[in-house]
Amino acid sequence: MPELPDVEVFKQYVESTALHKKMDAVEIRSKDMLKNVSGREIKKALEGHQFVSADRHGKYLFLKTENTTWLVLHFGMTGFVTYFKDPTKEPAHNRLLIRFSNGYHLAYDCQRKLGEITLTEDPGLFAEERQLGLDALKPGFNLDRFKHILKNTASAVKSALMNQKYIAGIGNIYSDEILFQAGIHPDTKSKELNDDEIARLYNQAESVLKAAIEAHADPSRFPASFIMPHRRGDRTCLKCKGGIEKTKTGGRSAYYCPRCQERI
DNA sequence: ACATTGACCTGAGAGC
DNA sequence: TGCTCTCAGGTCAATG
Repeated sequence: MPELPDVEVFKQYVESTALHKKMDAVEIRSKDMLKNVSGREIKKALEGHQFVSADRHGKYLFLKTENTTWLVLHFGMTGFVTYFKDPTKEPAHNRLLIRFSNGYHLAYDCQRKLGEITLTEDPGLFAEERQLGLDALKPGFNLDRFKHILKNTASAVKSALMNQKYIAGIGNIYSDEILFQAGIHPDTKSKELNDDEIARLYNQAESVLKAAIEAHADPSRFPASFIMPHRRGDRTCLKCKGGIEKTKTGGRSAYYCPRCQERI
């Protein structure tokens, strides 16, 4: 779930549910998910306060309290947030539970514990410290920047797209989708791409991510042209009706259509 | 300095 | 059914 579009949807979800409500109690369910922070510090930063706004950089979600501290959430491969009233609705792998004074709860669930919970005083500084590149959908990220990145790395284009130091937000699923829409093979060396191919990738990165957000990052609502819902199951490319292949690129599984995404 | 690999953690699903 | 094996939408430290 949690690549840029998913986290953007989480952000919008929190904005529409959990802002401006007093937090009565915070329960840390998995201490091992806290990074550079103690449970006591988290509780102190949140209890008695309220969230007033949310922000996102790449795959990180930031929730600001009125006392200037931000709660930082990263979702690993399996994380999500959910807002609910009925205590029996608490998700199975809840790692952080916030009880609001209105009787509702916000849970951060992360089955595989590959995510992270921490605090920051400044999301911009946090992104710098973590050496995150520019967010793929935020101002500052442009074609020139993108071209510069791709021309200056020795890695496969899929790996470059997924490298959070270069561009923040794109992961395994959406890199496959962007490459498919641009008609480029995942193993193509970034350096070997020509200007036209780079422009296609750049434009597709933007439209794929935006379309996914539009569809609430819900695969069942994705545009029919997306390859993603066909990675498993029928494994059929909608463009050419041929079979979708699977390979390994940079240690991650990559799905692609060998006819529509010819290796250069 | 940069790119690639393995480790981290847990559970679901496939195959026997 | 129960066991084993593989894989999973991420990142970091160790390695080349």
